[in-house]
Amino acid sequence: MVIPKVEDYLKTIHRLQDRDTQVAPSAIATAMGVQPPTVTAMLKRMHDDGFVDYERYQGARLTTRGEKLALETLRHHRLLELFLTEQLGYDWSEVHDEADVLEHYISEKLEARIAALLGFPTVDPHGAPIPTVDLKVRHDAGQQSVDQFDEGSLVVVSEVRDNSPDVLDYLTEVGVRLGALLKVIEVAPFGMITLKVRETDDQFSLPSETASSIFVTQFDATSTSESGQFSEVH
Amino acid sequence: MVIPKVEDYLKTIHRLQDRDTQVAPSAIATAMGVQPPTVTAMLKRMHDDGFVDYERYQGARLTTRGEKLALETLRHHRLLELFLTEQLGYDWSEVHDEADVLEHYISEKLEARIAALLGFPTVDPHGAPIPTVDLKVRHDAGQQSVDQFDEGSLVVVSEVRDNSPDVLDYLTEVGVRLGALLKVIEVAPFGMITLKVRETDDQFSLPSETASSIFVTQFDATSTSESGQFSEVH
DNA sequence: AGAATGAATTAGACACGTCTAAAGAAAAGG
DNA sequence: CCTTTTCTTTAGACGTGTCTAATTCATTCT
Repeated sequence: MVIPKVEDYLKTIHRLQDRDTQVAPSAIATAMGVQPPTVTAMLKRMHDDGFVDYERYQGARLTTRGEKLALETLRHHRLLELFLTEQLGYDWSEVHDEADVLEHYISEKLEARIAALLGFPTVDPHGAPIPTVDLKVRHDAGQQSVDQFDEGSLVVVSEVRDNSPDVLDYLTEVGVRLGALLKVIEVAPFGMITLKVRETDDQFSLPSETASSIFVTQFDATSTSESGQFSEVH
Repeated sequence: MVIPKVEDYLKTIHRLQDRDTQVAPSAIATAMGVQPPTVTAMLKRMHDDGFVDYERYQGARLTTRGEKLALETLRHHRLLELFLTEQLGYDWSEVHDEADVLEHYISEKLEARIAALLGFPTVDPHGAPIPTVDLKVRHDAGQQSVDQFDEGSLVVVSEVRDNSPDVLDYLTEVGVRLGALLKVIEVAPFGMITLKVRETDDQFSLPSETASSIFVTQFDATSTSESGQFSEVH
């Protein structure tokens, strides 16, 4: 009933709840930017409202109901991000904060209109899957973060899991966008990775922390890719 | 700092504050659907925050700061209404509630993008003026509510000040939309007015309460109207 | 196992926005 | 002008969401 705040907590728990582990209150507190007692209080109420399984000192886990609301919110978020880029001229670095607010306030009707206008899209501007209207999420099984590849690998950018405008602007500047073809030049042991963008021949380095948020698939010249201009391999 | 609720109160006070009269707390309470003590408490805080002039038992009046925020919110509201009709396929009867929520949450950047996409519009889907980016409101001096006209008058619909979806749907059904040409058939003394829509020849009656929310201008065949199909007078 | 450490919870507070019940001020009516 | 009515305010409460300080629980280390 408290919609916006509860949705934020549910989104956070959903994100932290990789597989069926219990999520620690401290992790939620850090992710939400609040103090631990605030989390305890919220978990109690969300448990009373049936959004999470929670017993003291046992951490929290989404119920079916909680997961449903988390995914509904995530669908709103990603549809809005795409809407802002496609229809309002936003850059992918600008959409997160705006969508993070609006996701709580658009009606189901508006959600449906936006989805229809965009042609029932499946991925947002960062390459993340948009939950379907019945809240299924299709994970891209083939992708891995770019730091998992060997030097010399040729890869295609499929998703960037970083909301920081600065990082996204930097990536845009060096030519890293969805569908871009990258070559892994060097993977240094001290946490630095050097990449080259095929299109521009720009070469640049990233801390592996950032590289781990760039997801790619092995380049396959025979695959049906829209990046036709990259099909001649270096 | 409390943005959404304060904006709602400021919008209400702005609407009630016809000319420079003090607005009575009871009027605000009725309009906002809350109890009088709630209004007293809010007025105190809004006064402390500089949004209204308020002293006990004296009613409230917007300060320059309060009016600015009210008009900013009104601009958001009307831009959103137009955006929803123009871009998302909403009907004029559907936009009010959605805009009433979203108006509090769109950023200045999004406001600007929407305004640009719509070509810097001056009126919303109900014909109400959209405050400009520097928050000036151009009132249509020529318009009057349709119940002010004599029988036989030929008028053009310029604004409908009613948010009820039922009323708006009914008006759509009988052909009353912005720019429609109406003839005043009968003004009954017991509060009923009968109109005929020029385009469809549909004739219908309205309680004068509803008629008083339909604003029109005297039809002038020489005026630069887009309703060219109505130029042959009955 | 007992002690130290760290995480989680309880206790108590506060601002917001709302309520009901009661008291006080202003306006209207005789 | 005094009384009655109506409007407004005060008093006290509650749920939400947050905090700090203190306590309790769980875990880890010697």
